[in-house]
Amino acid sequence: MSTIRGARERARIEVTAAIKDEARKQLAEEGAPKLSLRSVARELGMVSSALYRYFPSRDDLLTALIVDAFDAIGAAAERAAAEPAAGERAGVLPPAERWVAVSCAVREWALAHPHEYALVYGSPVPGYIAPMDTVGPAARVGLVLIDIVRGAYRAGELTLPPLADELRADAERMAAEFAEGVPPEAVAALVAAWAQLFGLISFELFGQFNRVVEEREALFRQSAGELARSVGLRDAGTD
Amino acid sequence: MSTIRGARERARIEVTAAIKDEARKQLAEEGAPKLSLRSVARELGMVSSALYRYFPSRDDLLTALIVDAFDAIGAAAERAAAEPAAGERAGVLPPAERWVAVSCAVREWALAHPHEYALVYGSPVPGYIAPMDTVGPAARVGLVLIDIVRGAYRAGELTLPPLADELRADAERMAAEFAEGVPPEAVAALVAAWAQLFGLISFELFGQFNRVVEEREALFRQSAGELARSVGLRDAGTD
DNA sequence: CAAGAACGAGAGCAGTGCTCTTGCTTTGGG
DNA sequence: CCCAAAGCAAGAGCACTGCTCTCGTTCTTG
Repeated sequence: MSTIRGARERARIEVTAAIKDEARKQLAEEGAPKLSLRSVARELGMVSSALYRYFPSRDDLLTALIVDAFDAIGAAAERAAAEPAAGERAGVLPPAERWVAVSCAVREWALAHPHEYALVYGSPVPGYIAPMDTVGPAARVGLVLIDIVRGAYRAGELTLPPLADELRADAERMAAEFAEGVPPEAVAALVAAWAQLFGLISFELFGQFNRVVEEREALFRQSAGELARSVGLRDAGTD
Repeated sequence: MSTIRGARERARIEVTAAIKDEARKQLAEEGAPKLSLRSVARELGMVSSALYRYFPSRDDLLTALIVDAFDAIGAAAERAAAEPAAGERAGVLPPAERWVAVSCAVREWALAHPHEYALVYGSPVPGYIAPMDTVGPAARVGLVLIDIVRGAYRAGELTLPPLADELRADAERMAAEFAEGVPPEAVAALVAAWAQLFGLISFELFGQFNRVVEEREALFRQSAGELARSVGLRDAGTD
């Protein structure tokens, strides 16, 4: 289905990509609120109304950028999960260290792309309802973390954290829905750790740590390690 | 210095308050991006240019709302910290439970005022530099948490968490600057827990938990308790 | 080859933040 | 008491935004 029928179709996907690229450029430079359809069109040498042939509204353009941003973050996380640390044998990195590596990869992507991060993990646009095609890409980081925990569980290296009774049913549902093979205790701790991870990144990126924390990377590393422990991954060096 | 000189001065503070009230109303209803000076002026029966006598720009109006929102969150946290739980004697609430109570108070305020929460803890306005008069109100929740930990430490009820070496110096600086009387180990864990707390709230509020977590209050309670433990507050029931 | 769909350009609408000028009212010093 | 100075509301206007509609042109396809 990826066969290109004619010149027109080819031009369409090219122009669509050019629009997204220019939009992403402006997003990275000035942030989402200052991204304007007209200036994108201007930069591309076309008139603003022509742009509506490719994106029915500004929100749809932003949605495309949101999907791309989620995909980029997810890809960064997956890369960090797959890549063995320098000088280590592939795949034998202890789960807790993999968890920290993934966390750091996400943080570094966020620091490198602050406006795109803010677009996906900052305040949502008030009237905006996330379309279905964002939920897949949005889940990728979470799935990477789930994979790490599942691997540790299968290897018998997971210490189950405690689980409040009111949470058990919900945790079992989550495990069945998107974290098969992970015990409910770990799933509940996992989603909490997932949110807390992004809390650390958001606070740093959104300026809440200004005049407060200086050694942000060290604090993040330590906290990410602590979060790994909280889901049951044993510290490196613990047999 | 709160003496009102004349009718003009009195009118000024009244109009200023009316503008802020109307702005807050629109903020609560439609969110920050849709808050327009013109519509505020319209609703107040004045012309838009007249509004500039009271707020030099839209950003300044938003800043005023930001300060108010920080103050409201801080006040909610302080109230929760002071109030003894129902049926308990004042002041004898264990620190870990006070921590959770404050956390829940912040979360409840956020759920009740999502747009105002997003304004202060969501994506910052790209060009925006937080004026000095926001840092005081912004610190209030943090100070409440610090107070709880300090109280526990003074009562000998604090189990010091581990502290990475690279963080020690920064933690000692922070302790000296705004957390006097709290050991550096706890300060480092505290700022991390502080960020993670808002990470949980933001994920819930900004829709990241949609289709993922259902029992959000239970998950939050459990996580807040876990965070209390992470800064060294002992679980209730532990002697 | 001709009907029809896709497309780019332009004008136009309603809305925005913000500035400037024009008069009116309140204030405070001589 | 009176009048200049300062504070204020109103209106017009500028440059910008997202978005719609129309009008020729170009490409695709039956």
